[in-house]
Amino acid sequence: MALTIYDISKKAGVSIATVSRVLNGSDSVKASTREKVMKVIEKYDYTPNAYARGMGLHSLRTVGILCADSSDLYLAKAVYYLEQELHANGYESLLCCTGYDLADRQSYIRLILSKKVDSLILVGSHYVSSVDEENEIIREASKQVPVMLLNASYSYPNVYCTLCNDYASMFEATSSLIRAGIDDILYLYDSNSYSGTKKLSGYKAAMKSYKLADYAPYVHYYDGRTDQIEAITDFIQGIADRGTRFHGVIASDDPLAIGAIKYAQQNGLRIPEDLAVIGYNNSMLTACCMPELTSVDNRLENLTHQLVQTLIGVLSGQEMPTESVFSGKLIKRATTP
Amino acid sequence: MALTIYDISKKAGVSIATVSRVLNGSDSVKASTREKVMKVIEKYDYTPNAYARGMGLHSLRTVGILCADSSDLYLAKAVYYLEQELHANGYESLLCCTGYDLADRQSYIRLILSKKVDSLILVGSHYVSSVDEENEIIREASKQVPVMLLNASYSYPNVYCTLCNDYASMFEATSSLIRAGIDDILYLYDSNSYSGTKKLSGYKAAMKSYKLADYAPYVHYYDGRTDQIEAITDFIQGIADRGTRFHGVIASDDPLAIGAIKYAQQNGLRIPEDLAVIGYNNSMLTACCMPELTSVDNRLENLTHQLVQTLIGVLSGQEMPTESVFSGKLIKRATTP
DNA sequence: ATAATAGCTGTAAACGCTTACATAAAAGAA
DNA sequence: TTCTTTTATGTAAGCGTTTACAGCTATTAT
Repeated sequence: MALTIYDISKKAGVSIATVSRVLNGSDSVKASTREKVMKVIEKYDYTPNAYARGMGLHSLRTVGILCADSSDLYLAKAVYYLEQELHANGYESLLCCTGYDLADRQSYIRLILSKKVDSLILVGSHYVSSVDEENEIIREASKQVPVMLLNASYSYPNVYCTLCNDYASMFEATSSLIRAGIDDILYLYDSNSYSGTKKLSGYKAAMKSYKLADYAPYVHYYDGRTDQIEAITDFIQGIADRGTRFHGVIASDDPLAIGAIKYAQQNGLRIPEDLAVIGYNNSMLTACCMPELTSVDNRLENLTHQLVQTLIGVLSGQEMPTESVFSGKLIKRATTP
Repeated sequence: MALTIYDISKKAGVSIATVSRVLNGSDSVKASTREKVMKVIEKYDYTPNAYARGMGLHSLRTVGILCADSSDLYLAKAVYYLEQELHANGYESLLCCTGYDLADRQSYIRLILSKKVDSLILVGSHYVSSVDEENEIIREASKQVPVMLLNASYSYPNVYCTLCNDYASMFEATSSLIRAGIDDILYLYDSNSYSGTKKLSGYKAAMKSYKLADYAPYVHYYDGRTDQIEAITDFIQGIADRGTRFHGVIASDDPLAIGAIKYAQQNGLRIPEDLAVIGYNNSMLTACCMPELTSVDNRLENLTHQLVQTLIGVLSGQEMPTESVFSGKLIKRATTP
């Protein structure tokens, strides 16, 4: 059995209150007493029981991070940045990977709320549904702690959003291809999440603004896992085989774009002359393929930094902006003319 | 303030013990009572405080997962599989990303032990040092809970290891290149961890066994982040520029191999004719590059499955093997002859 | 020398739950 | 009917901390 504060107090010849004070850095402990206690603590390598602290303490300086899939390149990076930022600000984080299923996500939110976290960070827009009934869990959570959304927007008390203007980014990406003379642009997406919807709207709006309103045959939803490039390539090959002609591809995530590059190579198409490709998220994959992939950088590092700053502000009682929006940037590489 | 079990008991007209019994699925509650209580619980959306439960309960069916960097493709996937497996077995997981620094890793281990986890899973061999003093933290942890190592081996009571035979895999990978007539093989690695050391030994042994004992100039350590392909390419270019000639590259991780492919393309080298490349981990990157990357699959899914099975066994008091070793497999693709 | 004050330390209640034990109610046996 | 057993529920102690409050000592002021 692990040592308790009683054991330490006995060995140090002081009361448990004094030990607790030493542990919590109270300044009303005599230096010599503090030293004496510290020595015992170190000697026996005592660690206070976090659950007991959780009972006594008001805040454990812990925030819950939920993300659907930690093996997704983009989400993983987001989580990584968040943890770094939080740690740097003296907060611990509890990470749960919920999967994409709605019910699972909800039960995980309950689970992590029960751990007395000071806040909840929902990473990725999968957590905000376009069906508002499904957002009940967010509203509920926001009654207990501030809820931070990364890459999604939801207007509700005690919910703070940090996101990139995906609509504008996708509008710009699409426009850039059209201006380069390409008007048959395949749009590939893999999610109907908040940002997924925004991106699609951006594409549609750009097409319309150039009088290319007949984009319906170009829009395709891929519902497999995005870590299987081959399946994505097959998916695109299928679209081509069914007769759709296209000279540009815009994808809502880099892996889909990589699939397009593979498709081009399989079919002897030159990039970007015969097929221009634009990805999204500017992940490390952009540097793995050949030619290197043009992609939209959506400022993940800025986003996570801002999110944590907002969180710290909220937790310390300051009035903070409920929505912080950044602008993405199209990083041109070799897959576009 | 969140509701407590007292609030619920009052509203349901029963004692807190009954509410607790309902919550914990005890079978000594009358069906009608159970229903009455459940209704109140659902109506008010009550969630028991995890810290209070942690005090009363013996086990929270929670295991701590530590990994150095959740944004590393391989580690992220490992974590993902582990969480799935654990969840499927009725266990929750707490994930902490510790970074690669020794002191940080140790403080995180202490942190997560204080959360009363039933076990500790250390993902990746970074946690086992070749300097045994640095492993004190593992020995210490193993006194409190079973410690599970993924991809590392450490012989100590209450420590269970699940790993791949990286030595043999690397021996085989290296041999396959030598048999194909390539004897100037660059070896790139990015870690001196347990498995990093094993891999390197495998390479060296293979070279020696073919009388190529003068491998020293070929062995290079890269100490940057592996998500920056360009830096890796520069690194390899630097090696070439300093006069080392090579017709093969074997890397301890796929990103390093991708860097080699990039290097070849920059220099107009044909793959695999002028340069053969083998990666490690068989990640999604193998499908992103062109030509597609030959890589060693180290059976991550099998490993994680076995690890969790062993863990479940240990926690239920069974006698389990302290070391489970799998064999990796060289997946031949287009970067090798 | 005595009173007032400041600086430390200890005592005990509270946190929200689980569970051993006690007890009441219901059912079965005589 | 009465006694015994079973079933369902309640009571209260305990889990390991934090912290308000009380109390003791050593100063300082008078």
